[in-house]
Amino acid sequence: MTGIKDVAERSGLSVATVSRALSGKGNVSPASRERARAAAAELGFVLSYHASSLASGRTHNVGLVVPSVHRWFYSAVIEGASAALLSAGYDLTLYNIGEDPQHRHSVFNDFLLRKRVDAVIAVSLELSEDEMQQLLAVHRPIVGIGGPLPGASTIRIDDSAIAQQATNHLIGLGHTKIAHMTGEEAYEQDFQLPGTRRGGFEKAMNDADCQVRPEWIVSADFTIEGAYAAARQLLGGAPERPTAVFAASDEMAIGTILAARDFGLRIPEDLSVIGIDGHDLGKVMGLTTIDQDAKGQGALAVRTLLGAINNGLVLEPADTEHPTKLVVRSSTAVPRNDAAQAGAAR
Amino acid sequence: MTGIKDVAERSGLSVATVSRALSGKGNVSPASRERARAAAAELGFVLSYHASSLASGRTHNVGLVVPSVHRWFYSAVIEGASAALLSAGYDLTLYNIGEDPQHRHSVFNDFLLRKRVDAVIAVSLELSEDEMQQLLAVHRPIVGIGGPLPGASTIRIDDSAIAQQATNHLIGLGHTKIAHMTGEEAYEQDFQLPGTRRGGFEKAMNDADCQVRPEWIVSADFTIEGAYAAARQLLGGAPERPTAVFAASDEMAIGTILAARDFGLRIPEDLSVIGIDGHDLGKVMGLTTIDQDAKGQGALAVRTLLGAINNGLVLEPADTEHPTKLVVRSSTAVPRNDAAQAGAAR
DNA sequence: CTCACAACTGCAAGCGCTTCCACAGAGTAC
DNA sequence: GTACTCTGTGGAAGCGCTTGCAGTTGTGAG
Repeated sequence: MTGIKDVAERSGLSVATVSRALSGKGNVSPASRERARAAAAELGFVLSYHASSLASGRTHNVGLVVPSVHRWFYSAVIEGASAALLSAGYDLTLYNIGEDPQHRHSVFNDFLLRKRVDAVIAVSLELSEDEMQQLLAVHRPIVGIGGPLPGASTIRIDDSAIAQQATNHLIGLGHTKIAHMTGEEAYEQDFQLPGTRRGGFEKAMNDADCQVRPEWIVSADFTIEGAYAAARQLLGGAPERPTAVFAASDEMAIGTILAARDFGLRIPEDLSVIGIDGHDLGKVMGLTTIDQDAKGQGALAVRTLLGAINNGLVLEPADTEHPTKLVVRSSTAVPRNDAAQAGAAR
Repeated sequence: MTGIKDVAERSGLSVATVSRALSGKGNVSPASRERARAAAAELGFVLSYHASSLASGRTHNVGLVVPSVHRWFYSAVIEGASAALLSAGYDLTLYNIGEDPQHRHSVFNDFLLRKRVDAVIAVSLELSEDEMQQLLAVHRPIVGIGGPLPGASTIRIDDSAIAQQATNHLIGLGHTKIAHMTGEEAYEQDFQLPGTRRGGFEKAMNDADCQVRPEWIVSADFTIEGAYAAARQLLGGAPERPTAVFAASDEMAIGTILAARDFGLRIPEDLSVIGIDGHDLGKVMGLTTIDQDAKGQGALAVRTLLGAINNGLVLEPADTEHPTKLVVRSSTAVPRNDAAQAGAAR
């Protein structure tokens, strides 16, 4: 294997100068810089990042901790972060916590402590006191995505506001009989997100003098499958059906649409559905949603961290609110007359 | 930061013995081993993997190269590999090639050469001569998933056979007017996969004396969205419609089902649809498919690599065929009478 | 012409581990 | 008794870089 020594020899420079030339730090004459570069290129030399890390303490590696990979939001964040890191020459180490509590434990108690990462991005993780301590003990910048991380910076959307916006979109169309699909209580891996969105829904409903019916608040696990099952319950048996559903995620909105179709309900004539996310499938399904640009959030997290690393600043715990956008498609419409009347007769 | 020296001091052993005790290599008396462990635990000591890697040449890190994260197959492989690596105490470095050719180039020409990984898993990547050279130059075990990688071991499914199996399932139900949705020519990131599956389809059709109609072979980009658009073309205008569609992936099968519904076609009464994959959504959609256990493939790749690493063997280039399973759900059925007759009247 | 100062450069001391080697002590076999 | 082998241990030499320090040059100012 060719090392920096070989490059030094070939270029007639010292190892120190070659190191400075290739890293761009310190003063090196343009001529030497060029000689070093040329020699490195000829030899096909690539820095050993281990040695470099050991000597400098900088790893050029960012850890990304996610609860799962296959759910849309996480995969989008991963893609956004990955692209940004790749461009910056950084590696991305993925820690997929998954369902296994053992995995979760070892990620926080071993993996992250191995001094392998320059920074950590934690996505939608409600961390225990202990876990947060472990994270902070690494003494690396941390950015959370998708919820508040006490003691760290976070990138998030205004869940309460967009929940109100989504609800108001339905109310604005004339709906009053609106159901809400929220996340399961147990699903508190995702911060208080379900609760916050539900709160926004209830506020909007109350503000508009619409009744919030407990039996029309159903919960699922944020997946299409789970929502499908829950929506069958909601739309199936009951004597009275809502005219619209606001789902706390696009995946759940899609599950709802699929279930509605099974009952022969037309979207949006018989049922309006709105979600939150900006899922790729939204276009195909004609889903009205609030796009939260998950990729952009991933990329922003990376920019924030790299900025902190490069400037050697400590990252002040601060919340950054990421913009969202209402995207109206064909899954929401004015309720049919009879339904609207039934609603008006409250 | 506490280092191995501190542990040595506290335990009254030498650094060398502590290192051996904690890594489990070399001869250490049970008593010393216990003393070292205890001291490490008390100090909350975690090995610096950089220093360890530099000294030993082993990184405890595996590189996973994927074309994208959000497509089902890749995210499933990632989850499978991630869980297996986590259990083994290995880090997973994710290289998401994405669309950007620049990224692809730097992954193969910089990132993988940094001597940071003990092994590489390449998923569904058709590598150029050059890229393969770069990969082999790393002198690490490599496993490919999803297609042949000249010079490396691969884990794959028998694409031709399962395509025939899927087609035969439809034929067995009485279908003769069968369309096939394949991958786009340009999509050769995925080995020759589309072509192979298409070959299997054609073979099965020919064997059963069913006519393969060129206009019923459509292609899409393996996504739900793309397939949806392609299926609208297929099912929309033409005077005669197929009674069944065999899609080369579940995502495309789902897109086809969504498009069919738009035209008021009932599944499976008016149209049978079968896919390949074992997508999570399959259950909700009632999709008949051939499950290829992508998670299992990811986990198997990891086991293969770790085996090679631990035994210090060079990994013989060998293909491992991963088993698949036909899962019959509600998206396929005997064609309706009129359709069957029309088919029989060929 | 001298001096201060900046721009370059090389030497060498690490970074925190692993592992080769040497050596002590305890068996085991003759 | 000698001559081994075998286990357990510590010393110390790196692994391949980065970077503080000091030395060498070149420059403009005094």
